[in-house]
Amino acid sequence: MGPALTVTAAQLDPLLAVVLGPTASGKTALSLALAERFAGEIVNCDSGAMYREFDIGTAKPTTAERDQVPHHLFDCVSPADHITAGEYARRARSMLEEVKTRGHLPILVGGTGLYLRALLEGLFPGPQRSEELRQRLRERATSRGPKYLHRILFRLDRAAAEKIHANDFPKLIRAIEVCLASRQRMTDLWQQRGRDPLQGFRILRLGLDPDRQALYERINRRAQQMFEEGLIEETKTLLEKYGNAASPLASLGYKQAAQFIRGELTLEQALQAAQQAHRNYAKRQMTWFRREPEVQWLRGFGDDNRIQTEAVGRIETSLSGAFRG
RNA sequence: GCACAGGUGGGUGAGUGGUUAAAGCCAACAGACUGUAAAUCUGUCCCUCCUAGCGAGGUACGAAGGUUCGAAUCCUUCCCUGUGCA
Repeated sequence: MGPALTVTAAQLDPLLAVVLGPTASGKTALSLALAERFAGEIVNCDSGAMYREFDIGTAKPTTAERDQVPHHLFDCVSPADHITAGEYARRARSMLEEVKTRGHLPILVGGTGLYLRALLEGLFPGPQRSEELRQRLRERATSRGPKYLHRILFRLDRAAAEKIHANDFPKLIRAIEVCLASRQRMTDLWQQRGRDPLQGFRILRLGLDPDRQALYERINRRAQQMFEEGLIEETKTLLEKYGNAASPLASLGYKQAAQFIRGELTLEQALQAAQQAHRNYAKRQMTWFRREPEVQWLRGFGDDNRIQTEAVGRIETSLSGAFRG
């Protein structure tokens, strides 16, 4: 018995399984299968699914599915509010601790790359968003020309300005906000404080990577189903209750449904635009996840038995991995 | 059959004699992204070659001819498409 073999399971951090992949790749199905097999609890990592009343267009797990195993961080934000990556990370971390206390396997599931990174790697401890400041910046940007924000940031934090494209307003605004609110350069904040990665878990990332053509076809079908199941009606209700301000109304599917409601698109056009938007989103997600470290890629859909078996195998290996070195 | 309108790169659609391999938009592909992220933004995008460049050559605006130093752009014929009249 060498020293390496004296490590016992009890001394190891518990496992955290992460199921990632593009939209419509079958993350929900896979996570359910895994949760049932390993006494798991599912923790959402999908920004849209956190909002209440956004149901059809976010492809949340059904109530039947949610009865099978515990689900967390779904329907926990009012459509009138908006969640942010930082807030998400705080809530998710405390949820992971709870699951750990119960001795269950936490299964993090979702497609929001930034939220996943915020949770796993942590954000730098910058200031929270300031609505008033943002409003002022946006107004000045419109009156003083499209290069205005970039010039401001260049003066405040040259290194940050060089990394953010002059056309990327949301990122410019956040960087300016950080500099002004903290009275420091964002670049310095990053360097001083760094990120605060998640501690206390061994992380196993399982990535779904289905054939792209097949994925696109599945996305088309699912978007059509969303329309058939009442996405338009859901959007109408949300518009009446919350107006255009509800942040997820600007997102996939809802945006196109709203355009139909306002008479800007025909139903057919809205559907096609929604399908297109979902396909484009899937592509962006794949770009993001490709960069994610240590992903064990599964080449297929999450509802495929073969893929589920493979995923189960990977988790079993991880659970007993300590004894093999 | 006659009269108009029109046929442009994967799609749409500008361009009416030369800085046009051909605007813009979309798709596609690649990429960035540390607090609205289902958001936002960037690059490539006819083919071949290389010393990889506002580089060289080839092919291209329905087809074939013609005018011209030069044509997607003008002329002729032909083939398609739409609309109207017969």
